[in-house]
Amino acid sequence: MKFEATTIKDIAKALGLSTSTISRALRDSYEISEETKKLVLECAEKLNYRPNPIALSLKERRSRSIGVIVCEIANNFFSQIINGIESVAYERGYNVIIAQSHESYEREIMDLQFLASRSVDGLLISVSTETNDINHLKSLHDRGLPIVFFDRTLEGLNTHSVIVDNFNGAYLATEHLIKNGYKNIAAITNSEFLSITNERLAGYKQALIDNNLPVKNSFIQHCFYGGMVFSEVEEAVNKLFTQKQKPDAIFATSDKLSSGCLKTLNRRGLSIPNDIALVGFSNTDIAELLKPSLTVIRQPAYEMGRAATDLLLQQIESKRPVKDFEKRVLLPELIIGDSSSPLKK
Amino acid sequence: MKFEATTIKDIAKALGLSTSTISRALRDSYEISEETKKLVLECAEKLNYRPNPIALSLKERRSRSIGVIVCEIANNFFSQIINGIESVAYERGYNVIIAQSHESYEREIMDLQFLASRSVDGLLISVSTETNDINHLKSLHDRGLPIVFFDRTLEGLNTHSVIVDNFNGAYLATEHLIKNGYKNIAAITNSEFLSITNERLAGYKQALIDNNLPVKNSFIQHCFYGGMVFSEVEEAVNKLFTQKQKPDAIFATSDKLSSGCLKTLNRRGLSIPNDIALVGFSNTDIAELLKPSLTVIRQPAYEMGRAATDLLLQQIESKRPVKDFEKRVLLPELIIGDSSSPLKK
DNA sequence: TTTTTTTACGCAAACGTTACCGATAACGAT
DNA sequence: ATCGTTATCGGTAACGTTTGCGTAAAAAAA
Repeated sequence: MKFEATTIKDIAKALGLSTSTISRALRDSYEISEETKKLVLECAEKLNYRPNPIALSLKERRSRSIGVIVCEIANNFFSQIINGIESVAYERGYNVIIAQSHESYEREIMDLQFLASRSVDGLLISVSTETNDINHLKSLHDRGLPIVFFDRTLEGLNTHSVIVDNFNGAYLATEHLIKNGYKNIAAITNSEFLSITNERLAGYKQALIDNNLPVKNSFIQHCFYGGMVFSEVEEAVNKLFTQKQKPDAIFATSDKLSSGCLKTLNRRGLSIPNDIALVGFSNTDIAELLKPSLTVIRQPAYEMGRAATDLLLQQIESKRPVKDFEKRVLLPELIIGDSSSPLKK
Repeated sequence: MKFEATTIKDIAKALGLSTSTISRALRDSYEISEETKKLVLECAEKLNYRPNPIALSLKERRSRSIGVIVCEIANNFFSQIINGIESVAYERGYNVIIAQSHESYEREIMDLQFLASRSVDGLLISVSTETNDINHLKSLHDRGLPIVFFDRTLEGLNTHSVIVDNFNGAYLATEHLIKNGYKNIAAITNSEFLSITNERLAGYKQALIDNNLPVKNSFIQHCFYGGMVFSEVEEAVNKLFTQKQKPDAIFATSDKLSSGCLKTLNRRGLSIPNDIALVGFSNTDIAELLKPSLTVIRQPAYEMGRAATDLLLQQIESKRPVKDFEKRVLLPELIIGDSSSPLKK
């Protein structure tokens, strides 16, 4: 089952020239006569010559491919990011090799080894929920592998990163609820390991404080796997409702958590927003079609993918070692639906 | 910005042996003494040796990577498929390189060239909506590149393919509507070029015929870009409602068309299913949270990705040319929601 | 002891490409 | 006629790895 491509040698043989001449002719070198060039070009065309990228990679010691590690491909937010990544990579002639961590630290390490062993020129990573150290990344990074974080970052590594203004997004969401009359706003959020969790919680808390509302820890529920297991969300909601003071609104800090909350609340027969309001981080394109239409904080996922890839390729192609690392912050957007309509007394 | 990995030469130099000895020792060859092997293994471990996959690829003339072409990554159905593809590829040590056609024939050709020039060992493809010939695939296929079609197939190429039973899915959907009392069932569907379109339409028509209902061409609306542009869907719905006999139900044959229809109907202020019922092909995981909860035909996308990859790798790794090609057909599932509740007189 | 076999390793070519270093010829200048 | 230029091309090493062939030394057989 092989697939014999024509090589530079075939052209050389066909024309009775040497391989070096062919190589130079194809690269339009000044030391090759115009006639020879034309001859070579024609022959290459005829034999349908395509340079072998693997041989080039071996020679140039670069693969022109970048690795991407995300927790899950089949997730609106991440697939939109990958779309952005692919678009930039395609424009610049790079491969995108994708691996999933499934929110597992162990799997993330294996992905990393796999991608490194495939000699990618650089890495884009949004760490798993279980990841709380940088040891696995550090060794590769120290040996010169360019790495760019997106969405979820880690401290301690000198790299570019692209995130959304999570603080601001959460602040917007919480403030919106407060302005609409809600006073007992609970938060259902991800693992406390994740950078995004703390940034979003900080925004949530600040909005409460700025509006003279108390921050209650019992109103903050963490879902370690971010709603990947539905029961997790169900439990979190249950815990909120078994308290003396029940919340009148929920702020869910991720896509899966938002839909999980909605499902749980629907199943409990609660009317949204009459019984309880809901605002969530979400990148689904059908938020407005939900029952009720969901107020969401939407992240510029596509742009995030583009920005991260741009930074990575910039670093890969830079002649001299990059010393100044950039933290690019994108702005999320509040899209108002019916799930957070003004509270009726 | 390079990244100096240790090679077999470094080990050879460190141990005062030849590269061939190292190579053989690492591959546990019988012609290397146990002591030397141990020495080499230890040294390799110490220097953190990893075989260079590019050099191997050049030697073995295989890249251990497969190409995937889909129209759009950021689409539930396709991202679930890619999830399946990645899972099998990862298990078997292959890279997955992804390219998007954005439903453009021209772009599909460029993707194809790109992937071929990156010397993938095989190709998984779901053709674009604009694609209605196999010329671009044929030359590669003839030169020995294994290709497996999934979801959307083309005639004329001797390959494996994995599809869902589109006829059956559409039949189920239509029959379900008929059983619930609907008699004027319209279909909003994709480009007539696509295999899935015709298969699904055939199922729709057969269900009508089997239940003694007329098949009306005016009730069949094609959306060339499958709902990628919203206005397309809006127009299609408009056309249905400007007819003398208006439909009492709509069958939408894709994910984007379903949500597009729902959006259009909502905007028109129509009540579903009272004014008009809706059933759609969709792989969203929040169909039950929609307003109203959507009756859908769900395709086993993850399994489709797995099956297609399995067939492809099987062919890639086969010693002798594969002659028997398989058409694997997976079964879709009808998930009943409120958007098609029994018609009240 | 001599011959044969076995063991254990090195040499060099090959995969496809590029780039350094020469080589050859034509040509004008000296 | 000799030399230096210039133009145009070839030889070969190198990227990292595997592998067929060769061979020295050691072991076994004669």
